[in-house]
Amino acid sequence: MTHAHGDRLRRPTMVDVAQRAGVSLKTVSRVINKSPHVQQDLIDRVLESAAALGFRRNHNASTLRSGLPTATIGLLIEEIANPFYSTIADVAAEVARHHETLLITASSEEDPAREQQLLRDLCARRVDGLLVVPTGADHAFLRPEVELGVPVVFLDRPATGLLADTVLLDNRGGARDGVAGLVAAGHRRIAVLLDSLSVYTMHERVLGAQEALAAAGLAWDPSLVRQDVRDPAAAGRAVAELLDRADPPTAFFALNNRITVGALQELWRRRSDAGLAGFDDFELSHLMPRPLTVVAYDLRAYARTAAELLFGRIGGDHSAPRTVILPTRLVQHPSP
Amino acid sequence: MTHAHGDRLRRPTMVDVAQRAGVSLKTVSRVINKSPHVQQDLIDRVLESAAALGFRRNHNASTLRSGLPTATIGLLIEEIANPFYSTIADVAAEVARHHETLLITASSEEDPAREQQLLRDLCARRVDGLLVVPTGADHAFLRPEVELGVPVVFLDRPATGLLADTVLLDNRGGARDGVAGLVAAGHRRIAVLLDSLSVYTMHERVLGAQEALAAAGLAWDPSLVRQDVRDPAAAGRAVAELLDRADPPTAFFALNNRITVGALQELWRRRSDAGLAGFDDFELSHLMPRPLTVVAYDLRAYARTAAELLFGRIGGDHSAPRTVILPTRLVQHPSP
DNA sequence: ATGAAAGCGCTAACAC
DNA sequence: GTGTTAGCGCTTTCAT
Repeated sequence: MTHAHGDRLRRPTMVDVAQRAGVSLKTVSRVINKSPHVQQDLIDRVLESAAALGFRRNHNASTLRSGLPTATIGLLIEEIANPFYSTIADVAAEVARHHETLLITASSEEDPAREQQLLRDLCARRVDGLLVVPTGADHAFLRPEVELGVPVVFLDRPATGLLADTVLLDNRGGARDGVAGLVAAGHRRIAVLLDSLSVYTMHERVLGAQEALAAAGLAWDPSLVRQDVRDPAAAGRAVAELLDRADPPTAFFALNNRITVGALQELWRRRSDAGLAGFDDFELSHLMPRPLTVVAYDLRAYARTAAELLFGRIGGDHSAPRTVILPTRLVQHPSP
Repeated sequence: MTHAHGDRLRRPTMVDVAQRAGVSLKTVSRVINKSPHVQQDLIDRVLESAAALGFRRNHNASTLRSGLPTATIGLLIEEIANPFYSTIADVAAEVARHHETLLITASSEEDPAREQQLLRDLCARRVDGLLVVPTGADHAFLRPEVELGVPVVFLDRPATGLLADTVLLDNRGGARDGVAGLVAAGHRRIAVLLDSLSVYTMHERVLGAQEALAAAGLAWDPSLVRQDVRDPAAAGRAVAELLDRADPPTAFFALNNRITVGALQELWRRRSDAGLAGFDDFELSHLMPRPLTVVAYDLRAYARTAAELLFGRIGGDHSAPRTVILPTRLVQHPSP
């Protein structure tokens, strides 16, 4: 009864493989790492032994000793279930794969404390670089890592308290175009629905909307602005409230696609012919049962820019930090 | 000129922290790991030193020596940009977080060779467990890992060549219900659109559709079955071809939501009143411009079942492998 | 309560 | 070509 049920066998190491093959540890290392100048005879014996024992090289031990990159990068986003972020993750994984690198994906859920903890956890695992969609919090705690040579690229929002590569959208220009489109369609009372001004992108988009109104000689009416619209249901409620006023708006500008979808649902439910434009395109937007204008952009190119910037840094590019701004374009969807 | 520009400083280690604090390496280890019985005085000195140097404990070295779990699991899916998989990733990360574990997400792109490589890479990083949506290929190569105690849970499709926990949908029952619904609505010529029979879920769903037709006394007409419908555009073309026949079908059953969306677009474009039912719900399905029936299920609960099964195993549950089948339900969406 | 020494699995540096 | 030794950064074991 030497191997009772439940025995947890120790994982075979290079020493085990070497003993079984009758060679030295170093020869096993050479074979496993495909280094040249090893006799074919020994190669065969080592590979046979490794296969028989089910040997798998311990990548963590390997990088610990060699000091080579861990071939792992960290991606910090808000929540992976959101198509915006899952597309970013997809592109990041795709670029990472071209560099034979795996991706640890972590979601901050918009919580700065959680974000900081996750970034520390990623650094503790000695990732080769970080791709971060930051919360609004301070990122100065990352400075030691950056100074020690861990590249960090920020995407979609700038970092605070840290100078690093940043890839952003033309939020202001896109919002300006969206509102200008509504104005061109004859609207004078345009409601604006947003999540929170404390989110960088929202703040920029509000500025763009204000610019467009000002350019048209229209006043910014705070009573037509609804904040804290955090999901489609809230957007629907906001639209309902605004339309039920004595002086309702004739058009709505939604500052992200979740708000757009919720607003659209409520407008359609009422068969309202109010104008609607929204920031971000979304799947099936061209199938919506009523006209809709969206501020669109190439999300995959956006994410690819950031990921390739990161691998450029990992590859040794030590030039000054860059900020890249991606353009947007207005897409009009008529009724289907 | 001791620190010329471009100097890559060595990362501080516990030894560096110890020297600066005037204590031993072991004391630093105790403080960093919050072990008891250390004088407050020394704790303060160590923490000050660690902060000043920007020390970050090397998690890889730590788990190497201690043999403790790496607090990292691997998720292998097909492609993270697909909402089905990104929802799974979200739930997996959520469950992992409750176990203070990070998630490495890798996409096989439905390529068995790539899947095998990725699973090996994950094992090389000594993940504590694997959550796998397998391709059709053989998974016997994972046997050494499983025997060495690395838990593996398969989701959505069973593994071949390996006995392990598996979480599946009631694909057959769901497809049966979907087709039965079309039959109940009076349809006798029902086209079936699918990706590939080599995918487990597709195969099961075809069997369910056949069962429903047989139960209604209807023959299975191979000329109404379209395979290799891999994306919405292909689905649209398949629908167009079938409708342009001399004896067109009066209804369509789409075996996944991408096919459903493509079929719906083409039906709507033609203002066809053909029946449409599809496997999988999708976002905004209730906003589509024409009636639609979907075979729905609780995707988050599905993924949670698998993730919790995995952490049960990681936590020491060595009972016999289980197979769990999640039910589906039929949801009818009238015109909006 | 603190520290010295050994060693996790692997690779670098140097023999032979 | 192959083996021996030391050591990556950390934790364990065992002194004191």
